[in-house]
Amino acid sequence: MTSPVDLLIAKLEQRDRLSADEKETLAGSIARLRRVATDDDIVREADRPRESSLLVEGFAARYKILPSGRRQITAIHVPGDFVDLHSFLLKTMDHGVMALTACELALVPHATLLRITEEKPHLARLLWLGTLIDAAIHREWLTMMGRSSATAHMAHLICELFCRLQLVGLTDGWSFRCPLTQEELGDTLGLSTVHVNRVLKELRERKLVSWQNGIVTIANWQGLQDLGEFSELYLNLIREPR
Amino acid sequence: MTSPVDLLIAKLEQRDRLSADEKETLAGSIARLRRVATDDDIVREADRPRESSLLVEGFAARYKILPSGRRQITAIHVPGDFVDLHSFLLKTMDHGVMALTACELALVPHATLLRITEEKPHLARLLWLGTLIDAAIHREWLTMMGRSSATAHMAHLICELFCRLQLVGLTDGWSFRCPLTQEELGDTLGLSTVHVNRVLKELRERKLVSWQNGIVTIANWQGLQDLGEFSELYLNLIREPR
DNA sequence: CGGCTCGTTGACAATAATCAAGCGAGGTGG
DNA sequence: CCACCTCGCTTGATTATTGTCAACGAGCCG
Repeated sequence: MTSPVDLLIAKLEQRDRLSADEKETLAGSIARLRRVATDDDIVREADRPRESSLLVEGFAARYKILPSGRRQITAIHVPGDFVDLHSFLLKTMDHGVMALTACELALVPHATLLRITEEKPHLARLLWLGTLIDAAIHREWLTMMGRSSATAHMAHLICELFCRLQLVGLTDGWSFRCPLTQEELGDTLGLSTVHVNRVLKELRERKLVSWQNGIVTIANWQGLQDLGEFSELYLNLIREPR
Repeated sequence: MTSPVDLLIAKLEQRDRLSADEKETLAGSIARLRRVATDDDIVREADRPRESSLLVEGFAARYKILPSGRRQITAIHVPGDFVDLHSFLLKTMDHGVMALTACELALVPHATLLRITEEKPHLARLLWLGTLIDAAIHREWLTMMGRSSATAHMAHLICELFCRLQLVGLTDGWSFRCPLTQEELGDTLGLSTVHVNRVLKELRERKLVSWQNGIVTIANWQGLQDLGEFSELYLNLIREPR
């Protein structure tokens, strides 16, 4: 009963019903598995992948490097996420994707995705939906980046990761594993490493959340949500026909 | 020969070939036209539109308002853009779209989009591609927001708008009309109005660009690109089978 | 004319970056 | 086995960037 596509199916079923045939199609679309070590690239900028990677285990991040050398992480991916489904149509990667931890990936050939768009329109719409939710998360991050304080932004990120991990069963009460270093957190939030450290200290002192040895524990969900002005609406967790 | 979908077709043809049948399908998908006055909402947060709006004339912006009241503009749309194609699958809007100028919109019923995904898979992929390019722009904005100075960010935005407007024939040499107020620019870049003004003054003094009465004129394209660390790669302007 | 909105500027304050140093855990090689 | 190294975390001092507050001018419209 445990297949590489189980978490993807779980995620899609939060948003719409899947037929048995669609589940089989997904399961059958995996051409092979791939393991990637921590800090290695899963895909590089300018690559033209011929298959897309579904994250089965581990954490990954999309990132851009500016000519000046500065790095920005534009998305954090958890198991069940397609990290580069967009390369199916964009063809050329305009950013890299790296493994934040050791990762296991299930590879779906673009030829198979093409066939899904030709023969299984409803399943294709659900894959499209996945990329639309990625974009909704981008917009939410833009909003926090542009219009909130560093502390609120961090609180918001923690709320989001908690919700997304809960969806795929990777939380344990109010705790979850989050392997980002403070440098990576800084690249995600657009902050310096030093300031990330100060922000986490503040959240700890305000008894909202603790972050130790890669384990995040939320001490006050309501307070954290309020501080981060977080509302899960943008994650589109409603099951309805699409 | 002038139809509401002409600019959309022009944009799609930059990325792939369209058959005559596909062009007809697009033209036939317009149910009606709609005019919206400056500063009015085209769609509101929490709306559940039954049709998507293709911008035929004018400028529009997607925006989010935080509980604290602060606004962030997450996308600027120009003629030929679908401003809320994502509502076809996301169903509930997680943000608003407003008219930055008087706008003319062409409305495509979601039922028609559904039919396109069922019957015209290649055309459906091109519509999907459009939303993927929106997301690529979001990622680029995130990167500039998090990792560049206010001045570089402004330079980058001007470069991007120039490229996107050139694509639909709305530039005039090195000039283009850009109706954003400094307040709206601030909400786009995550800056205060005062700082937007200072940044524009700097760009003017460095003889890179002038912005007067809603007309932007680029005086030094190379210098502006270098300052903004701009590369059009993320706009995906390559014509190939999708 | 008067009351808008938008753009402009100066003075000052808040936020976050940079620079510098030290600490502790874990790994490695002598 | 221990010295040493590296990496990630932590903190203080100082600097840079951007925000806030306040005021004023230009253009437009009723």
